[in-house]
Amino acid sequence: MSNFFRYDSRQYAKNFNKHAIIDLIRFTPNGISRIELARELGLTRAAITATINDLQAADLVREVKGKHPNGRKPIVLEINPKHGYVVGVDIGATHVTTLLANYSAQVIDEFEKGIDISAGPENILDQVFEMVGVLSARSGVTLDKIQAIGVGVPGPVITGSGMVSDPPIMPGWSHFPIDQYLGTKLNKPVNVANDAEMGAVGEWAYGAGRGERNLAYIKVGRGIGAGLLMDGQIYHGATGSAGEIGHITIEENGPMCSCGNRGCLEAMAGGNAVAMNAVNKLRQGGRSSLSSIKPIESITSRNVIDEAFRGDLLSQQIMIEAGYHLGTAIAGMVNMFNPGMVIIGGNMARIGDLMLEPIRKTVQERSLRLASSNLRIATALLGKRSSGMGAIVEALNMVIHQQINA
Amino acid sequence: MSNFFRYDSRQYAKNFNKHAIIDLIRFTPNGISRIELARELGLTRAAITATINDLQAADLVREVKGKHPNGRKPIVLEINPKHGYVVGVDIGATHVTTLLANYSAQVIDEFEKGIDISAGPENILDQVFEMVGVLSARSGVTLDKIQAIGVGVPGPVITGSGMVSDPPIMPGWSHFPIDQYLGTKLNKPVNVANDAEMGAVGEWAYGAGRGERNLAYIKVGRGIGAGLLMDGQIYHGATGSAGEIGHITIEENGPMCSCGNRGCLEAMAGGNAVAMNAVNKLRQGGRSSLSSIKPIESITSRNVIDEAFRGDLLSQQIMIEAGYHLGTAIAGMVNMFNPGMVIIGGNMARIGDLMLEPIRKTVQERSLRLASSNLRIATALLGKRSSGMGAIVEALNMVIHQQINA
DNA sequence: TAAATTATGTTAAATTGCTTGACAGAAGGA
DNA sequence: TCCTTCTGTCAAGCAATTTAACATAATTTA
Repeated sequence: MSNFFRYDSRQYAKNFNKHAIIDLIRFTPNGISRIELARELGLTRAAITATINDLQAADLVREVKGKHPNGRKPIVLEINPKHGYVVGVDIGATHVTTLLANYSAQVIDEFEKGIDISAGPENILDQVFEMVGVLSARSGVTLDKIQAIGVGVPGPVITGSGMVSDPPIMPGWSHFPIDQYLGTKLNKPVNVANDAEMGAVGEWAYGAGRGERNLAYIKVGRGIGAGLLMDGQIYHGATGSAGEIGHITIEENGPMCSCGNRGCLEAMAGGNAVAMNAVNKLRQGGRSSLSSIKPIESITSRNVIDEAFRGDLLSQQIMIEAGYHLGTAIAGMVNMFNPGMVIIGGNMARIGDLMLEPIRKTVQERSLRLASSNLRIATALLGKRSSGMGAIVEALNMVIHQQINA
Repeated sequence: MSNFFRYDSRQYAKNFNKHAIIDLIRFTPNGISRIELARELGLTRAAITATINDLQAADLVREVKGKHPNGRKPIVLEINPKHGYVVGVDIGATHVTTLLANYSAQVIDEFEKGIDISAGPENILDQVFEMVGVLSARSGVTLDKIQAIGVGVPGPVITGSGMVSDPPIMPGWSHFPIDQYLGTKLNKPVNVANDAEMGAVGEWAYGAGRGERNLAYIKVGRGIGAGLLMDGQIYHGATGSAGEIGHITIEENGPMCSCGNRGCLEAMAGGNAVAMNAVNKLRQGGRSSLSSIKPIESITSRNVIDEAFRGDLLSQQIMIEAGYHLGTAIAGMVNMFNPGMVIIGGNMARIGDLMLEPIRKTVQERSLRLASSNLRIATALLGKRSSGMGAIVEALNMVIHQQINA
């Protein structure tokens, strides 16, 4: 009985069931038969047959073999992967990842490149444009077969605008029309969303959060942000800044944060905080394999994560402390949102259980039983691809639903 | 183009537009004409005419006079208030309020009674049953004309169950089937929801939050809870405990809370915290009109609020401090939720601007600009009736939409 | 091996909700 | 008074669904 999307009733009122049917096909692992579609959506088999005929005529859906006990075997339907291609882009502070995928969201090719996001939107987006060209050339998928682009960016996206507003780690990008600039260059529709939101979508569609209608994806890196999926839909908030968990106050009189306040989560558990913590602990005479790095001011969070991996106790201690602070913020989020699942992603999630354990412990302690007892906390299944996969899903959403309304 | 509800596509897929039409009629102040309905919903005038004919045949809608410049005057439609009646119940820790309303949600009669919620569900619900009888007798609205009951309770309601789970201030109520017990006694459908959620609905429908698709209603009393309206719908969360803002950590090593943790919002700004604060300040030699109360341990938050109203500086100072702590929690909520409006309700909101100012200031300081710059913060327009009105709205939702699907 | 059983998928007629396009009704202004 | 402007209604047609009968494909049983 569950629905995948709760459509905006204005946008999708037209062929409501057709949209619901194609999404159920898209997001059911291993496909779905006509009769299951009928059951899930409360429609008759006849209605499904008619709709599927349309979708097959449009070449969007194809039949594959299926199995069943007793009686006639159902014909399993799936998206026709050869219908076309999309690109998912994940823009981070230091890297851009572009993924080329077919209509089944299967990744055909991947291309990652180091950047400095402060080079500004034109510079970075021109590079993205070139990367799409490289993907096309390498894979033999000509540009005209690529139908849409999804882009995740590390800042708050103003709802429906394709622009970010005052992003702390994207200097020079505020109010730049990302979707228009890239869309004009590529002559394709572009969907821009926050990277944590994209991560939530990716993990929901093909990762750890499959089937979960209420989930939060926490991206822990230099910045800390959350993408919220509520009742099966991304929740953007009134202006588009929902999920900005990085600047929640953990300690009213805690350390200064780059945003000007004190005791923000990011100032206590973000990448810079982790690095500074390491420097401070070494200065106080702490023993660690990190001390081989000179000067110690150049230590980054990446170093700490790597050394924690290799068993360095001081580095592990730092990550555990960060985990506790994260846990406090997540506990607050769990009390407010009551998600069914929390997925930890981003760079610092590489460390896995070392950080997950203090998070779980703190959340268990600091949040309501009704909320915490049915809560799953896990690391991202798609790893560093979460946001890129979400961008693919959003790109496919655009082109597939637009074809149905045509 | 705005929609009032984003219906659960399963529940309301049947007569989608009919449901949307009646809600637009219900929640548009002073009614709405056919052509406006057509414009708002993207339908033709002819389609609206047909649907309204059905609704008039069912006696749900009636025509009233309207005005317009140039051309034919539109016929304004409104809910037929005489179609029937519902009761809204607001159960608090120390009081129960029952409201009798017609189909237009106009309150016909009101009955408030002091209770002790720890007397347990049978005792309290039996009293509610009697109160409904009194309302019926006093107003002359016979019980058979009362079609449904909405109930707000001060604890987390398990989604779709009509039961609360481990409510801190409702001892003995956990997992008691409130809807069944009351529904059987009254032989009417009963809708149970959290009181803050009901407050959000009430303020959205007929209070300070009209037309706002994303709002948070904060109920500040002995406990502190929030009701969240997101994209025009109540958000319950995975298990029903969304909005439980009272036990969010404000200060990792703050004072003990009744929940066993330290530094919870409720332990720093709730009713008991305000009272304890007053006692402590008096013991330390503070001057205040509160010192006339003997013994000073018997001072309640109500006393502090009353004295703050009368101009007592120490009491005002305590309320202002509580406002700052509340502001910290609300700032975190604003960062996560990004609502368009925050409405402060509950007992402690009586004090108005005295508390609103520190809240506004803290939220402005501690939340993201994109979120805070478009945010309105106000006190509840319906006062202590917010939750009761929400219960009326929910009761009407049940009976009206059930008639449309029939 | 054939017949019975069970389940999925298809078809045609009827129904429903909506659009199209023409028209009727009700107000104000030239 | 007629014209203009706007709201509301009507009838025909269309598209999405349901109903109910039937066709098809597999397994189980006789």
